[in-house]
Amino acid sequence: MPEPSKYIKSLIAVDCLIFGFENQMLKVLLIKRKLKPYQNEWSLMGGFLEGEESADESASRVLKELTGLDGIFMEQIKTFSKHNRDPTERVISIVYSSLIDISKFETQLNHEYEARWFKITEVPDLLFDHAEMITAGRNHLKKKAALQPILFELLAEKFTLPQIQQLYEEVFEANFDKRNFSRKLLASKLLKKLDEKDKSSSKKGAYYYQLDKQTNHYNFNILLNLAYSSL
Amino acid sequence: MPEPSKYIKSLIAVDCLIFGFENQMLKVLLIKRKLKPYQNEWSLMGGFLEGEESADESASRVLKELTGLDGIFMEQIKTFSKHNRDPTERVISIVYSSLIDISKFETQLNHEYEARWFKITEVPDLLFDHAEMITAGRNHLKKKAALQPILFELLAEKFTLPQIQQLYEEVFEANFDKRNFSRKLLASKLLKKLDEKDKSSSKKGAYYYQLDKQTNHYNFNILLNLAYSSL
DNA sequence: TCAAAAGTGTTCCTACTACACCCATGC
DNA sequence: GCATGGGTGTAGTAGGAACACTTTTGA
Repeated sequence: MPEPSKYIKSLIAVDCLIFGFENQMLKVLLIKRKLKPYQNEWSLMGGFLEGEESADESASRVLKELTGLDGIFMEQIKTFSKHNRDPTERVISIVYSSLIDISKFETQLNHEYEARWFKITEVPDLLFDHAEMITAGRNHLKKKAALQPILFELLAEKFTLPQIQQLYEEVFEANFDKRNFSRKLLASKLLKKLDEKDKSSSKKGAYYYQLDKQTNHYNFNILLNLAYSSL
Repeated sequence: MPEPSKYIKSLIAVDCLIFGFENQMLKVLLIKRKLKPYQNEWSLMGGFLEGEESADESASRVLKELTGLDGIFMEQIKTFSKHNRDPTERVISIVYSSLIDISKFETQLNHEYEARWFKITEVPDLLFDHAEMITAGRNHLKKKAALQPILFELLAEKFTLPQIQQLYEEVFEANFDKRNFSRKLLASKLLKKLDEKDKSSSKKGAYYYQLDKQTNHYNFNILLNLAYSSL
């Protein structure tokens, strides 16, 4: 097709916002950019669309390249398109958000990349508009998590009630009463109590729970009101 | 910059999903495509990014071109990127959703385009992946409308309670009890009752209301539970 | 025995649900 | 005077919010 066109053609990037939860803190995974210019600036893990890839496919590839992980919960968040967002060349970036269980990740990390987890509250200055991307992803996560039980993606298979509560408190930037929280969560019928206890964070130990795969008609509006005020 | 690159460059389209509400029905505005091939297929109103436009700017321009309207509520919904979504050329499309007051629109319509409102339930076969775009936009609208009072964008400045209720019922595909509905809505402190009545749809007439601009701390969770079951 | 975190129950009150009748008007 | 759609009130109940003490155990 001839191109006497006023329409622009642009590189298409995907940037992956990768959330994790560790030591009671919500974290994001950042890498140090290898390309010049802007070498060594912290940024989201990203890449460009290749060949016949869709953005979804591209994002999965990029995520796998860094973390070695497949089949991760991933969702398109927003597309960034200011003409000079990347000063070197026009690039449109489609941002994805994924939630990973940090413990799975550690073992498979690709060490070609200098990757580091940052507390969400202590993110350094970032490349281009990546800070804005994190803000967008975080807001998205709040809304999503208020409606659906996705935060479990951030936890290991077994987890304790205090852990989940910490996670919700981090995500919603709020504090919940533990009696009300556990009552509501258990009322959702999503969890199965195990016999085992986690003694790593207290002497008494906290019971492990896991997602009950049987449950198909859970009551999740249960967490909605809880979270509503921070949306 | 030299391009021995495996990375693709692509045209960037914006497609505008335009919602309206008329005769108690939720509608979308579609146009007949003028370009060949696929001439005369129904599609969303769209365009390509030009020059230094961001996608937001481009979408506003496209919307204005068709409807003549400025300053309309518009929001980015999702980006579509399958490599063959447009069989003629690789095009990434960023979809926007906007809510317009049909009555304002009618007077300003650009008649270069063959545009028509379709009931949301009676959308014809559409170009490319535009049907999927409508689905995505509609789901987005539900979620958004459950959390924020945006549906008023679809109504004229003055509207009646029965009208709003119809609108909510259309959007959420649910029926609400009118006593409960009006109680909740009025409790939100969003509305100001006018002295005037709309007699167009009943003999008794229904009072007009309008948004009360004074209200800055409204209670909108009020509509959340109402809508929750259909999210 | 003490410190630290886990676990649990009750009361109050708000707010949701369900439901039915009267009102105003044009014809 | 009747048909049509608009407007309103109540009783029962479920569930949210606020609140404090006991339990377990390792050091």
